[in-house]
Amino acid sequence: MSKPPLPKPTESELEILQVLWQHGPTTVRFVNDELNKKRDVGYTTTLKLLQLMLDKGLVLRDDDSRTHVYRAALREEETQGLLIDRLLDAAFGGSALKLVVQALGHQRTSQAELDQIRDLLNEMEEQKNTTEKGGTNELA
Amino acid sequence: MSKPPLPKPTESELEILQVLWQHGPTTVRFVNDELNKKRDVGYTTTLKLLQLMLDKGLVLRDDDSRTHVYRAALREEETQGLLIDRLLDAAFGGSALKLVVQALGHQRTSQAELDQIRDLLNEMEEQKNTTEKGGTNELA
DNA sequence: TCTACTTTACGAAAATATTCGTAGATAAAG
DNA sequence: CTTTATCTACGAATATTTTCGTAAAGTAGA
Repeated sequence: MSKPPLPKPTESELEILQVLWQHGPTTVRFVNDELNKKRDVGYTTTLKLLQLMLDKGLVLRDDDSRTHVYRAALREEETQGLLIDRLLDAAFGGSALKLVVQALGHQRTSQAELDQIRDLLNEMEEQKNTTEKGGTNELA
Repeated sequence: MSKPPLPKPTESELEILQVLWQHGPTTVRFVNDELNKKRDVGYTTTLKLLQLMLDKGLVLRDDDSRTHVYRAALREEETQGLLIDRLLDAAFGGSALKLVVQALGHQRTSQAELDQIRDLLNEMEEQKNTTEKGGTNELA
């Protein structure tokens, strides 16, 4: 059952992961260029970060060619789930409700987004009902 | 209008803030005892943290009596708002929707909580409709 | 008072996270 | 082939966060 807990990404590592998620597998150069759109980062800094992340298992890499290609080890949703758990525990006393209220109340949320959330709520209640009654269910 | 941005609390500082929010103004001793319900922390560690937080302006203290009494400088919701913003930017590419979806999907959320969220959605739409004059927003 | 206990202040070690310089290898350009 | 550019590896300096030991002073009880 080898499952080394997979350490939590730091702030800087998250920046990089976002680039990898959005763009897909890519090079140090590309990641560094992306980071530099927001702030100044040296090339070797980004390289080092990616190497550390490789050690931690946060990213994987293809080093067939001289210019290595990195990709995120976890899918965006998994990592986000971890972070939510962390924040929930760290600052919201475990209450998802409080978190949602803050997220919605604090940000400008469009009508379209509100609708999507409403749909999600419906789905979740549907889910609850069907599973409670013992039916096998499928996700859309 | 001097408003020194008020630095973001670290992980450890958040632990302490939670105690202060939940219990109200209290002593180092009490905070430390609370922390020790979850993990081992030395008394002077907690003391030092609170002193640093005082410097940062994260907490205030009453040192009339020898045993000082600390209290959170910001209300729980304000700090949570800051953290949400931070996480939103750091890991969700700014999408409150994604965050909410993750929070709801990943946690066990009770029916009562779902109802509350639905109410919140209704309120928000109500708000939107009354503040905006024409129906300028795209509908579902 | 004398002693044991509690508290604060302070300094600094230990642990983590971030940054970058330098060297050596490979590739590309001329 | 020679020069220039790019890339990786590695070590180490900085910065930040977390931890705790020690000293000094107040407090309470024997």
